[in-house]
Amino acid sequence: MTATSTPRPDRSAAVKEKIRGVSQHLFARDGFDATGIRDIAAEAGVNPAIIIRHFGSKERLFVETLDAKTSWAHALEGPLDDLGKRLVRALMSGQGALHVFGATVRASGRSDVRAYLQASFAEKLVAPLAEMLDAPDAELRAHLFAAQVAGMMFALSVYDDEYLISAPAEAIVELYGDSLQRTATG
Amino acid sequence: MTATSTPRPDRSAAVKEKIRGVSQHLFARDGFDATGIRDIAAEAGVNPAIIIRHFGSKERLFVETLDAKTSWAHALEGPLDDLGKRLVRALMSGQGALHVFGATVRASGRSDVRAYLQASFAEKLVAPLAEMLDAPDAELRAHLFAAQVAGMMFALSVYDDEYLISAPAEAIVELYGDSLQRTATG
DNA sequence: GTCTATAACGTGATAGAC
DNA sequence: GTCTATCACGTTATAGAC
Repeated sequence: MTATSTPRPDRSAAVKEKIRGVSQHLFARDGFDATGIRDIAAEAGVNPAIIIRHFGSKERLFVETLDAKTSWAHALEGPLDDLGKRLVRALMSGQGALHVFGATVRASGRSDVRAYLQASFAEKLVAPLAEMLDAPDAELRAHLFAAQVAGMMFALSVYDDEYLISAPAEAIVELYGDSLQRTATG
Repeated sequence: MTATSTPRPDRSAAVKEKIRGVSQHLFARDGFDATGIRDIAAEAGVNPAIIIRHFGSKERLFVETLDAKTSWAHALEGPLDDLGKRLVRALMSGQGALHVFGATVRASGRSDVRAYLQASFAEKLVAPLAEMLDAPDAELRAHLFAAQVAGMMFALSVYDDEYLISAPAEAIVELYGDSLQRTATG
């Protein structure tokens, strides 16, 4: 053990960060399948093998990279009787989150990705939702609410419903938000 | 032009049918990614190459195989004011369709599969729905309705919401069906 | 001439040697 | 950390069987 060792500068940290950045860009732009380990490596200026070494697998890199982008926290806080429309509005405005969701779903054939999707919904949406509702069937309503939210995201970013994508956002907020509200509170 | 030509009996029809049957089974059971062309070929007792020759690609085989399983026709017909609950009920009872939907979504990284998903929703669900609603915003409501239906399917078969899967179906029909109804008819 | 089988090609992720 | 090997995949090229 060298007493004069540097204070652990973690010289691989910079490389990992670089890889993360490139992955985030490429995965979001081209999706999981179309983005190869070699593409990421080339763009980051590193060897393909070290990506696996650092992150374990392409799957885990994908999950780690795209996580922590979607936060419902902001949309959830506010008056309960406006929850439905507020959430739809947040959903329609934040394109970034939608894009990430789409990429994740399209990669959901991989088990790790699907597991992440599951955990993400449960922890980030259903759990806080169940907490803020106080009806006896709060838990059930929270799950149904999440499903309904997922439906809109699915339409917009997975099967790409052109009609909804180009429809006036306010009309969607009005109708879907209203229906969503009914799911949350009788 | 030979007047006595046979009506193209397609000598390989039996083989194609065999491949279709095996594919249907394996794709539904193990999903798109985990099912290899070689697996299908082995199970069907044919050569891997002829699968590609007959169906063009694994993707097209997948789509052709799993199509025509989901038909909303039966659930759609009936009184309009009961549409929501009727559809949820149909959805919860027919496990087959859900399974197929899940497999399709998990393969939606492939462009052909995603295109099929898009067309499938548009033609089989949205279009007939828009026809039977007669409000001025019927078109919009039909699209929102489809999105909401997709959400429930997504929860049950893609991110596998255990709570919803094991919840009493009647409770779900009641709440989600009610909300769905509101989406369809003010 | 149409259908089928053999063998290869290109590319993907990943594991192991240096 | 880097390079190279390996293995599985979908797909194609080629040639044989009916």
